[in-house]
Amino acid sequence: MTESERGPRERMVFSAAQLIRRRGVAGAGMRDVVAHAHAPRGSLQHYFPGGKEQLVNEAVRWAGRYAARRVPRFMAGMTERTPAGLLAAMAGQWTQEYAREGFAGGCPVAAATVACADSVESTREAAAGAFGEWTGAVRGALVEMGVPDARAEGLAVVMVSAVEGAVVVARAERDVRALEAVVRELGPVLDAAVERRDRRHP
Amino acid sequence: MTESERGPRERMVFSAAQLIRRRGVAGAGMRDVVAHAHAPRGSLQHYFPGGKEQLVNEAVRWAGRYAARRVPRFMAGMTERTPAGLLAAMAGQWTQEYAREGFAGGCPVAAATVACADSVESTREAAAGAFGEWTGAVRGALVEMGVPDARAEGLAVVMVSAVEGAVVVARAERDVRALEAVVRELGPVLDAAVERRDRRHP
DNA sequence: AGCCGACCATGACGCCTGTCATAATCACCT
DNA sequence: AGGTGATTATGACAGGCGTCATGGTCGGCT
Repeated sequence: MTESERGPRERMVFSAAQLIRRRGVAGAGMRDVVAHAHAPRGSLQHYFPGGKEQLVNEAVRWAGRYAARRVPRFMAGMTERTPAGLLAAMAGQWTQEYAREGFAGGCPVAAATVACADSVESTREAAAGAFGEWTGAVRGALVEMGVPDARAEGLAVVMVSAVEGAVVVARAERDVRALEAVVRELGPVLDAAVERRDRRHP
Repeated sequence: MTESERGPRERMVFSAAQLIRRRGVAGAGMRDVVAHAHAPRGSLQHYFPGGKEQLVNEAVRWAGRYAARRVPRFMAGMTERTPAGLLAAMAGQWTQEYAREGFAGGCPVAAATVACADSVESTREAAAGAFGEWTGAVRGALVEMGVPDARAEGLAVVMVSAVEGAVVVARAERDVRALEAVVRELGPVLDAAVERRDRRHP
């Protein structure tokens, strides 16, 4: 999260994602981004000749990659690998942030989608790619845990959708009960989808 | 949806909701709203002395009331009243709109939350109220169908969250598969939560 | 008739935004 | 040393935004 010493370009993309997820796309001005990234203002036109659209798209892609990369890390950190555990880890990431830093931020991909899906095609595509990458990672983890291929994709989409929606509700209510409810009610369904197979032989 | 002949004030609130759900809060200018509502521009300061903030808040509250009112209507329109059927109806509202009019719009409450939750307290409160009203209506319907009180609230929150998230994903992907997956995977869980009781006597 | 409040019309203001033009500075290579 | 391309700096610009001041129009009440 706080790998502060990258190039200015990468810092700006990161800062854009951070500001977008807090204030929305329109609320995150380019001047704010360079200030937040401690980057020179003149670098904007140099690194992002495509303007704000390009910067937003890269921030969205960055967020998608980040979410996807987190999935195997969650898997590695779980003592007992179950689909419900993965869902709990995904939601837990949010509940922990909200407990730590308050309900200031949401998902930048959702923010970009809500603001640009109907007006900026390239951003919509970037958001679709981000969701796809994220869902793909979750689906892979589910298959690895024994969920049959036929259902893994659908369940992964549901997990991502439910968490995404719960984040919005949680932010509005300033209460993580939506995230907790998703874990509580959806978890058992996921575990029930695991195909029985011999586990006695590791 | 198209009760066009209300007072100018109500039309402006309705138009604000429509524009917000398509372009986001920042993308929906006040000039656009009056144009969309075929309302006189001078009425803005008369009916909404609180400025854009007031207008947005009323649009959010209107959307919450609208969503809540739809629930009993869904119930009335179902031949066999089941929790899964209600979820299918809620999601179906979106899939039908997307099939009919394309993926232009999302949920105005989500749009307002994403853009204002951290900057405009009153809007955040309005969004929380809207989600609460909606969830309350769903919870009531679940109880009516035999879901025990203890689980009804949580399941209602999950239904709303999942649909809300699936709408975002669907809009990004220009594909209703997320909505369909939510119905397919979540529906059975809801029906399984219905307490067994004698139904032979209507 | 005369008034008065509700409602509408319009133009202007100040602010902030994204973008660009231009020039200065730096790093590095031959 | 000289030059060359990458990077940074800064100021200006046009456009859009929300808001407001001012004045016009209507309808109903006394």
